[in-house]
Amino acid sequence: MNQMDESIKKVSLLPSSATHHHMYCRKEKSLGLLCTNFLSLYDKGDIQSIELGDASRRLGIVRRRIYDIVNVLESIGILERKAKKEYSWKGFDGMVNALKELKESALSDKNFSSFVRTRALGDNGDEQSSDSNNASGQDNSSNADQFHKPCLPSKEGCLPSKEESKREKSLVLLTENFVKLLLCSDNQLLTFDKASKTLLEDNDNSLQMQSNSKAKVRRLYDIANVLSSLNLIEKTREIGSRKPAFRWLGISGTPENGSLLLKKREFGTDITNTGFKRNKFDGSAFQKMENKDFRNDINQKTVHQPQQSKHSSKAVVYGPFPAGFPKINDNQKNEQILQDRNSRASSYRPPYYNQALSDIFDHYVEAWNSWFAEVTAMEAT
DNA sequence: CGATCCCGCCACAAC
DNA sequence: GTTGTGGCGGGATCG
Repeated sequence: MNQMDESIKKVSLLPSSATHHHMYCRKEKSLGLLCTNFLSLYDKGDIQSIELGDASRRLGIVRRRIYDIVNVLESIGILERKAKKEYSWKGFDGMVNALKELKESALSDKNFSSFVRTRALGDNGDEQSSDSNNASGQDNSSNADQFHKPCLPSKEGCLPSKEESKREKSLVLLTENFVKLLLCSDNQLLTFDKASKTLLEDNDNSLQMQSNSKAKVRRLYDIANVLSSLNLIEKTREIGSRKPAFRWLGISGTPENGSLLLKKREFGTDITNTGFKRNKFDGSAFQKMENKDFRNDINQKTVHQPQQSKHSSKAVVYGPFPAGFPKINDNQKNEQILQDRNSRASSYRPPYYNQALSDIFDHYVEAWNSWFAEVTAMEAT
């Protein structure tokens, strides 16, 4: 009965203007991209306070995503929660401080460091070819119970220290521990595998833990995306095994002037991220979007389009840039991190090279234009 | 097909 | 009740 309703409802959502064939690109909606946009919106120097509703509106994304971004940014010290729906911008300096504290905390926390040593950073890969079933259980002597860490000293003048326990729930804690891990494994590659094994205390595989960590792993992806949009880490692959891995870039991955975005937005584009839904493209996308304010917002801006990728000059390039397009000229900065990165030589080549996106982009703009026409027409009535 | 991870339901806390 | 937060995991995309 219910299922029936569901499917019917979905079908009926199909807009009359089903002109745009479905062309959903997940990358255009990635958390990392959203984070980049978020930063370019607020890393302007004179921003003191950030109101979440405002951010949501101006970025054209649902509130839920703002929480994701804000939570990890807070863990990194870039933001600080002031009150409901309100954060203050701490920016680069805040991040530097937070990272320093995280590192100190990690180093002094013997639980953490020993835990890391035994589980995560046992260098060379283990290759058990067959039967990996309930193999060695020899390690985990004392199941390393969470390294809790209220790294941020409760100097909060604003918040009652009462509910601080609740704060360290998950995304924030996970982020902090992830960063600590990265800080400890400095300049070494940290494989995704090791990271998740280490962070998601799944000593022993009970079905409970199994599914639990499976859920948590998704969060790890989220966090990694945000961190990489900050150029704090880079997604790579292990040289031999091609296993996904992270490399810590740290402060050196950011410009020296204290701004957070290595890669500024180029040709002045809008940074909203409204657009097509994942499954059924729907013209009702806009009706879903919060309110009408964001439409006004869009009005004042130009055609929105997928942003330039984070990931220093490698990886994907969005947009219809012809070959000779006046591309970024922050190559100097890229050089800077490249230098820094050479500590282990091992240059990494982007596993994928995006080109088809040019074409897609055209469709994207076209679709958006027609949609925009609809909206303006509606408003005119 | 496995890895990645966006989307949004919904629980629960805070008004 | 309404609103703000944010776990959580289904299932769409990517590689």
